[in-house]
Amino acid sequence: MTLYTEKALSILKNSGLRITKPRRLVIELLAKTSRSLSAYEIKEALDQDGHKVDTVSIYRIIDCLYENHLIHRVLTTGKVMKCKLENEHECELNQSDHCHHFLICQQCGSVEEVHCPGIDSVVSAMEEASGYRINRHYLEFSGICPQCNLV
Amino acid sequence: MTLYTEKALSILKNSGLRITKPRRLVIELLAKTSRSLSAYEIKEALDQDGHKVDTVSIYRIIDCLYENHLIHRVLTTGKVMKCKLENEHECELNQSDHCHHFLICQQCGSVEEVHCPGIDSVVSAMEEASGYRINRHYLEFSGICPQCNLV
DNA sequence: TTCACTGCAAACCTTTTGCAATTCT
DNA sequence: AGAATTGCAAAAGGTTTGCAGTGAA
Repeated sequence: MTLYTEKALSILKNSGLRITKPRRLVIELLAKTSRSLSAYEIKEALDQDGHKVDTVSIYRIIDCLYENHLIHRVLTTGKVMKCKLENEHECELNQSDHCHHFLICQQCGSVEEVHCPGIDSVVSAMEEASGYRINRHYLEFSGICPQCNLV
Repeated sequence: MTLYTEKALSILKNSGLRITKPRRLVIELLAKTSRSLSAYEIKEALDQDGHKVDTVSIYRIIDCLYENHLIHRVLTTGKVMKCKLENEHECELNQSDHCHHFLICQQCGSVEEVHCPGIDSVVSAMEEASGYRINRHYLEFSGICPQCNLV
């Protein structure tokens, strides 16, 4: 069982939510997938493993995971992605206002969640210059990942 | 006729496209709207002005305007927004790989297209650190605009 | 006049809702 | 046992396609 699976299940349990078979299946799929997935892609992947889960349930499970900060919604792709787990620190999964940035490979579709050095001061400067009270920002990079660059 | 309308129409014409009534109506609506709009919102707004334009046509017009770099797609809202026109410079509308950043007010929904100082070096640093060849980035800020802050 | 563009009908895909049946705890 | 969750059916949205008719150049 991966760290993600383990953590995710325990967070659900601690929130008084049930560990059902469909939920576990979706979590395990997310755990082993380094791309973002749509509801339908999740359904297809589970089907191919011989697990029939209704599309409606997928949507509800996605909502549940999102509310519990176990997945991100990637704007560029319109799909969802597991939250990154730091081995060292106590997991930041359950924090809401932490900011998340993504590197998305246009070729293989892999998504990497990254910390982006320097972005905070850019946001502050923008806040200052614009007069907006900025409470959230979305930053996503599209390109070609190192692996695909080799080919 | 606003600068946006004028420029947009001339760009269409120069591309060999026709200036039809529905296209002009959509362009004029975008010109006077400082929010992002969905296809359905565009249809509703036109209807209320007494102009019946089919939803299908709205979609096709949106595609056309997007291909000609006359509108942006705002990821946070999932809607479209007119491209900003600089009075001073020769218009940058028709450039494709120019990067665009948005300030979105969570209260009134207004969207402002901004240049973001400092972001280029952040992108370069990320490119360096990650090994990705980054060719595009998306940066959107959510918050409360100066006007809404006063209330 | 001609061809691009629109409108209409219908299909398609995605997401949501209500309710009865299931299954975790 | 009891309550949360799932599956099913159906509806509600959003978007696309094909084709005949319209209208801009």
